[in-house]
Amino acid sequence: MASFLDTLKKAEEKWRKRWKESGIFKPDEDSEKPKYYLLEMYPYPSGNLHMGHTRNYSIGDSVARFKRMKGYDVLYPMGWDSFGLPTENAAIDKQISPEDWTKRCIDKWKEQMESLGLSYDWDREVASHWKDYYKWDQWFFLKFLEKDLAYKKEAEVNYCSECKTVLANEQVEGGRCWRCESLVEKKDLNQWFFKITDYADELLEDLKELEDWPEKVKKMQEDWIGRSEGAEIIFETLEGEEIPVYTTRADTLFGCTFMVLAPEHDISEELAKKDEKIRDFVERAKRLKTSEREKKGKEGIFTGKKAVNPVNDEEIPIYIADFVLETYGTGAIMAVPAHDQRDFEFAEEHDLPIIPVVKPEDQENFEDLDKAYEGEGMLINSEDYDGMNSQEAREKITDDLKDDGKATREVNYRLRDWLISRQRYWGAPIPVVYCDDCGMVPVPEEELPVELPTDIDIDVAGNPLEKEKSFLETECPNCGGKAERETDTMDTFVDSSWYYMRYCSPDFEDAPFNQEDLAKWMPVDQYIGGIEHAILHLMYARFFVKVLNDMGMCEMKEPFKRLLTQGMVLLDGEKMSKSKGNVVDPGNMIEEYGADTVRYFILSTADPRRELEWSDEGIESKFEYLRKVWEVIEKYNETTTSDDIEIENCNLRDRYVVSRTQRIAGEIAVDIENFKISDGLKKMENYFDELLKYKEESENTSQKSIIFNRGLETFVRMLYPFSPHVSEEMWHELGKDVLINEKGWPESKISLIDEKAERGEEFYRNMREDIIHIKNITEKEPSTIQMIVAEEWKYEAFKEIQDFLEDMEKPNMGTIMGELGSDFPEKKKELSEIAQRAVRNPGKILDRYVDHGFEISVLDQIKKRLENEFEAEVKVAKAEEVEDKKARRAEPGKPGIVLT
RNA sequence: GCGGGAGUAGCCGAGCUAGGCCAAAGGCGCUAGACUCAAGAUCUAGUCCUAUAGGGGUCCGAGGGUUCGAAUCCCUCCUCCCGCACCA
Repeated sequence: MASFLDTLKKAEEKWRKRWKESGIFKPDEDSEKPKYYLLEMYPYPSGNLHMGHTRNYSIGDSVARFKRMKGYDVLYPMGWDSFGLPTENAAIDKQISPEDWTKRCIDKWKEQMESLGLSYDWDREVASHWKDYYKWDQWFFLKFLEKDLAYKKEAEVNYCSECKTVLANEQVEGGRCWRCESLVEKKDLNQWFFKITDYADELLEDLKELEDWPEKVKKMQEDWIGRSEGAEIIFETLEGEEIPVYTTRADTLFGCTFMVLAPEHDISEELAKKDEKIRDFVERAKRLKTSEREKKGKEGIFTGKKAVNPVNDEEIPIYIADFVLETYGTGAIMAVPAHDQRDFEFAEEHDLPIIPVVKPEDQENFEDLDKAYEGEGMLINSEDYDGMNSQEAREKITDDLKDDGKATREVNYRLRDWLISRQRYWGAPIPVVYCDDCGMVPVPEEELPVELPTDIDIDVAGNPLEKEKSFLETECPNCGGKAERETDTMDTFVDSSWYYMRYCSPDFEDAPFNQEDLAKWMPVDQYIGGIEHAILHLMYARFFVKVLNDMGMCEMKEPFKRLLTQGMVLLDGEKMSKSKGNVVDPGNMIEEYGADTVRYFILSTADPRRELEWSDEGIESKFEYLRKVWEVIEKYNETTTSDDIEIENCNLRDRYVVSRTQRIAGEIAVDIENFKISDGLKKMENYFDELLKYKEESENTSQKSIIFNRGLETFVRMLYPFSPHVSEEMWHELGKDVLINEKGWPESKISLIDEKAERGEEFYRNMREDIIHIKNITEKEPSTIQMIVAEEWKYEAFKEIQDFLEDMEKPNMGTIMGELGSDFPEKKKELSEIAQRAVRNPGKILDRYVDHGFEISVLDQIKKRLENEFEAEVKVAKAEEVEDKKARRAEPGKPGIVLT
């Protein structure tokens, strides 16, 4: 007998082939369907896929398939972020060329993606390292150069000696390299930058437009851009030099008792030339790695110079200290020890005066600080400004200085320009040459790409390109003389800044993309990727789009409309990674349980946004679950007519199942849209169980098998996005000869939704639960169950109470009783009990469905069901006809129950 | 330090943007029963306290408040996680 695993395996092979033949994964470009661009961050292909990828792609693929079923023209491509350092290292390690290694990895990845049944349109595949691709990296570079958005400058940069290359600020995490985690050093190097700071404001402003991005990511970008408003104030030294400083706290200017320069500041450098002590200090500070610089105390050295505080003409000493950053503001600060903790510490260490000038509003004694007061307040010791509040003073002081030409309002950013040079081989060469006569000359567009030589020895110290004559030596495009190529390659984040646009027209030869195609597909409707790119990739990509927009190359201002940052898959609380050796290989699981099970399992196990602690406990039961579904379909499948369900021939339960079937698809659709996939799957399981119970337990009616089959069909179609192969096989088993994709997502017929039937089912469940409850308390096995419908007058009374409750702002006992008492003069005592409860907890009464006739008919219909379930005789009676205290207690929606 | 998120029954985890059938879905674990020679799987019921009639009590990090009514709204505090961090 064929095992279910065989069924799964065969289905995988069979349907993958059919899908491919049918071309359903390709966008239907000429159709009128609305477009939907779904994208997962293209991966760096190395080693094997791990659970994190499996999860990511299972989510994406489900949405892609779902959207196709919903009638969208879906673009769902995949490609490779294939340039980069690890490849270079792996290639050296394995004695193979990076190109071959990359190819090998990609092939393997593709194979694994195939084995999961992912529905990518492979015709649109792109890879960073392909010539046809990086040609456009270079092309963009030239455009940026033209627009002055690319420039080369000598700067202090982050250098990772482990990776032997410089890093962008964004790639330094807590003073360590984002890739290898080794400490980053500071180095002065001549490097290429992209002027992302020109777009700081736009990047910040437009975050507001990104409504469907996680708040967290937006916040992170906001912080990273770090806009602050303040003033630049010019201090003059006694010698007449002007030193501008940046401050956000002009209100504390009277408390400024000294100035501090960064060690890299021009004046510091100048002084270092003349003074040995200063030279020592500056040199030492610059050598220190960032993180170490932060840890030690506030060291500094007096320059011998003094400056004049522009507000009060006080002479203040100028220091050099390494807690001041060259790269922020002007590289110099006005130090206000009373109101800045760093300045405070420095002042204490160097015995400098501390003058409080801002007093917290609610504090009387405000002298003798033991730490800086960094809040706002009322000004003191500030001459004419005394008594103003901080904000007022800030404006006024700045304005007054402005009038004297000693201050300007300034906006500052934390964001720095994007350092894109890498001293590595495996990347896109930066397309410029250096000519002895002409200097730096860009490579003309028509000569692109500047090809990366592939058959060279890369196992050398430093950048192999520097040693490769065939690459290095070239002609100057300008004068034709001898010239040398730039040997730096581009940061791989340049590649990933625009790949999503290349997918729109991957073979386009005249430009990075065809603008028409771009207009059709962009922006990406749903982007899925890891939170680790919250700043890096997502900021760079946004920057690119803004530049392209300014260049008139695209209409959009933002590339990604909606963003899902999926949680990481952890093992024992740690991120899975090769270096930690804790990677779970999905390949084995696919082997053992089939791709559909693995997909189903990983989706059912947690919300995609959450981290997921990996455990394969439970995969077995998902396998069994799919098997159950399969077996049910095999067992009960029978050909039914395609006629519509004859509702008039349905009993209550039939109608309930019909109604439920109509609703479920809509509910699941909403869950998928909101990425509440695990919730959706749970609901589906529930639905299936109900359906099966209906089939096996309910009494036969003429419509039953049609209803059941419709239910199965609905279920199978809903299962398809998650476990596509087996669903397709089930669908086939149900006698269908079109693909599920063609059939589409089940539509809900509103006319078949039957609230009364749903009420009836609910009623049954309540009755059933109550009976069980009573059974449990009494520990009785009843032979008779009597259900007593409440007296008819109570229904009227309840309705009235409901009306009262709805109309009244505050439920009021008196009013209710007043009105009701006269309507039912005989029943005052009972009424007051009911009314009391109504007032105490209106919710319980308000939601009651009150209908005497309906209740009786429902009870008649569910009688049989209860009899079967409890193996007891069930009697239905009206309270008016029964002598039992239960009869009097019975309420609308809550019949009395007597077990005997 | 700044910012963000979260604290729900033995555990995991919904609900908390629209307060009311919420003692609080679902799963796991555990208990009992059915099935079985038996185990597993499966099915049924139970799993805060209490109660031989569907009830009552206490409860959703802690403490206040708003409300007829709060897991859900407001305030204060505590704890945990994440991001940024000598940015003037």
